[in-house]
Amino acid sequence: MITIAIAEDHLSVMDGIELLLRYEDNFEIVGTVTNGEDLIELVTKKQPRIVLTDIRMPRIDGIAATKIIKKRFPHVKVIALSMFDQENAIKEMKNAGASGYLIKHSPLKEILNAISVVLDGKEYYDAAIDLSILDNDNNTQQKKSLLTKSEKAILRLIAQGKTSSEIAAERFTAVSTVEKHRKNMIKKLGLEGRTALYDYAKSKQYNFDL
Amino acid sequence: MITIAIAEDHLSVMDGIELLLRYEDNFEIVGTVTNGEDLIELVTKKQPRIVLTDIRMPRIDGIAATKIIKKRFPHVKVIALSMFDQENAIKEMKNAGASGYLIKHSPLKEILNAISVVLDGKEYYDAAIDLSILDNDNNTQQKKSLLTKSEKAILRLIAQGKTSSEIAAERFTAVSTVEKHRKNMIKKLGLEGRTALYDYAKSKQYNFDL
DNA sequence: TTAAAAATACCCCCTTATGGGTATGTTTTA
DNA sequence: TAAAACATACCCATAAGGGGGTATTTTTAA
Repeated sequence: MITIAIAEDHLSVMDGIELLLRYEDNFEIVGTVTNGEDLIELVTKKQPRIVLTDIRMPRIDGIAATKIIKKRFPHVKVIALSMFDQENAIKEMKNAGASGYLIKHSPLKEILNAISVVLDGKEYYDAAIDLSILDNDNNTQQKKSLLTKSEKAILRLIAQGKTSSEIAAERFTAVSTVEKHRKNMIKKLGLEGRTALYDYAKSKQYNFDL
Repeated sequence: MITIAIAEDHLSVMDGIELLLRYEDNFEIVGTVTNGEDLIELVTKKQPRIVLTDIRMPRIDGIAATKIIKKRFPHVKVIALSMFDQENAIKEMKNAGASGYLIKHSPLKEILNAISVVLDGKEYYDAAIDLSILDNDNNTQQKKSLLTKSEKAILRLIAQGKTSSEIAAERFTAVSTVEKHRKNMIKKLGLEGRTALYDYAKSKQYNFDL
């Protein structure tokens, strides 16, 4: 029997997964939760073989929860579920110790494939995912994300619509420093256009590794 | 037999819905599509009693598709599905002729409730939705939107990240005119902050009455 | 313990956005 | 038809974003 814990705050997706697995007779869902905190508790209690977890969740997100779970229970295999195929999220999940990554745009049955592949000790990535980003990451696995700590912190504030002078005040640095970081990020990320950095910041706002 | 068409570009949600309905023996799914264009075609061919449609979809979004469907086939009941309980999206969907609104955070079984309520000629709104926003809209249904035609057109372009000079070029007007419209909109809408108008434009980008 | 990377801070210059004003036709609408 | 609303276009000014530098100090990693 393959025991599974599911963490997913979109109940419609959760229900779909449950319906799918209910008709597979070698699976047992040991519990379902809607946030990372509850997931950790559930895994601690039940120690399932597989954890399916969303990335965006209240309280503790899927990435942080995965790190904690893999640290305490390395034998538990974690498969990430996400609405998006965001590069950073995938890398972060891999670094957190996840064995697979599924995108919600994909058919539900992919989950069954993913589980069997992962139980086989291999990794499973959704077909939509550009694996090269992971290779790059493997080669330079120590290399953290493209952005530095300060840049990420500033990006977070940019996502909140703050101006450089507001950010500077908040960080006790010069406005010119914040502006410099903005320019560096734009260059690094290959962005252009007045709104591009703001858009990027918005799109990544749940995607920062804390 | 209750015939249903489903439009949803998140296949995992779609699959969940299909699994759910498959085990209800008075439902027949006449087709599933992942964009608004295909949905219109499907409804035209099969004329189902119920349409379940996502709001955000490629090509033609759920709101526009609903308008077209309700115009051509008023007897078809449309239920909206959304990731978000955004006020505007709900109003727009109601105005487009939808009979119900479901949020993906809710349990899948809600769909069954919604369908039966809607087939009964009533409206169904997810419990999470603040119904007062709909009342307000009904009371002041005649009140046209705050923005003028030109302003709305410009707002659409702003939502696409275009600068005033780009917009001016596209509209064959002076840059100063576009800037004037921006300022007027900011004043009218009571906005402030460098990103406020852009944010507003983005938030309304599915919300323009054509 | 050095070399590299990051964070800090400034320079120049230009475009863009916003806040305020005025003015002049054109459309709507009362 | 006359008043109100709209679209157009300019003036002034300031704040802000971004492209391109350089330089110093602090942190991190080989």
